[in-house]
Amino acid sequence: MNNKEKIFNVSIDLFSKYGFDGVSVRQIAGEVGIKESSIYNHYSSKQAIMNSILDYYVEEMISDEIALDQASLNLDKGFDFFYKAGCDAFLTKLREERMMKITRLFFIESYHNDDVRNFLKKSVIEAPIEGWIVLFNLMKEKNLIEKDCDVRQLSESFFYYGMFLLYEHFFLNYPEDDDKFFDDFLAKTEKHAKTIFNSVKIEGIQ
Amino acid sequence: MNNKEKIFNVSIDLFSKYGFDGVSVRQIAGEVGIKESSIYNHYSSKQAIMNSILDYYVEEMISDEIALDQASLNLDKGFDFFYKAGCDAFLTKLREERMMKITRLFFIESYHNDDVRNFLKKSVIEAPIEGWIVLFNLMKEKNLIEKDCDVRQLSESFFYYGMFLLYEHFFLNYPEDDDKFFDDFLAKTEKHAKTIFNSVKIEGIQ
DNA sequence: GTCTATACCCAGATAGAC
DNA sequence: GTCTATCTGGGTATAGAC
Repeated sequence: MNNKEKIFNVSIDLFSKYGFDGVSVRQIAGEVGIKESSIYNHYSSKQAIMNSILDYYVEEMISDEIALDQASLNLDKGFDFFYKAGCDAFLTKLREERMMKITRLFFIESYHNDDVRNFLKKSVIEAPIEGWIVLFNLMKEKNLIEKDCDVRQLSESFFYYGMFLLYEHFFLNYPEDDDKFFDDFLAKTEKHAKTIFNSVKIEGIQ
Repeated sequence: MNNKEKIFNVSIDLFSKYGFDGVSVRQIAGEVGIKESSIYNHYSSKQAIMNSILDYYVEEMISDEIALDQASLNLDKGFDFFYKAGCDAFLTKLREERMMKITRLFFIESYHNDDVRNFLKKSVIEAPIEGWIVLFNLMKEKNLIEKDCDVRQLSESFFYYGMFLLYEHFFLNYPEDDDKFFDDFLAKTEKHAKTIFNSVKIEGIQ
């Protein structure tokens, strides 16, 4: 691993622990094992390191956005199967150690970084909600759930629960028991999904 | 208002906008209209200002913790009434402008301030969940909901939705449309509560 | 209680030798 | 590409006159 890669990795480590403002260029250089002036041979500024991390994360995450669309093809196989298919690609990607660290970094920086905040709002919250709305509408058409239920409310009731689990883990409990968290996450959101589904399903189905 | 009070208020303003590290003593003094050295006649350090804000918030919030217990007395009057009674004291307090600002400050600082994080985990998340568990158990005893449902899962399914709405508003959207947020919050969480309740209620009740 | 002046520290970043 | 040396600016906090 060359020094540029080392700088990148060490920065992810430190930024995700202490936030961007909580880490100095000296500190990064120290962890890499070079002097701080040498950093500037690889990145033009501290902010440039941060931007490369954010770009990396967005690129990795966006490539998974289509996963949910594909999941809709599996709707006939039952809600459980469909739910797992929808989450699998996302969770597999999120579970990578590097992605977990940057996820925490995103939560930390979102309050004062416009790019981060807009990515979270648009790609992490709004886009999935829209995806779930499409799917709940499909379920309506197939007579799996009641005709008169509010699909947006339903999508939010379903999705925000998982979002809070993520916030709680990455912001308040990190990095306690990462593996346990992901196992619990799947179990908990599945139970939650059933609770939500129960409230609107048409009797006799499933 | 004397200068000590001005320092207190200005600090709440600035800290809640930019975070503790994002604000300098100079900036606070500038807004108050004095020199930074004069700050130290009122507070021994920048951290001391922060601590007084955090103490103020905790004191204000803790005094409302008993509200939920009292709500249980109203359970016979129906879920809607009971839900509103449980939320009213909390929302009224939270809706004060000063409390809204400090709430955002708590969200911002929780990732690297142990006191703030522990308060959020214990008093804002765990304690209410325990309260809802007690209430769902009461509903079981009164045959309002199914005997075999998981009350903790039910409490989390119910409560985390609202917590995410709070996070979303105070962290990602703040201070957009504070009034609209609180109106929406009540409407949304009420619908969500009905969704959750629907999934476990015993038919013929309510 | 507020001021001016200043001490002291650490931050990000640059220049130029090797 | 890395180093030493240094610049510049900002931060928190203190001393002492008024």
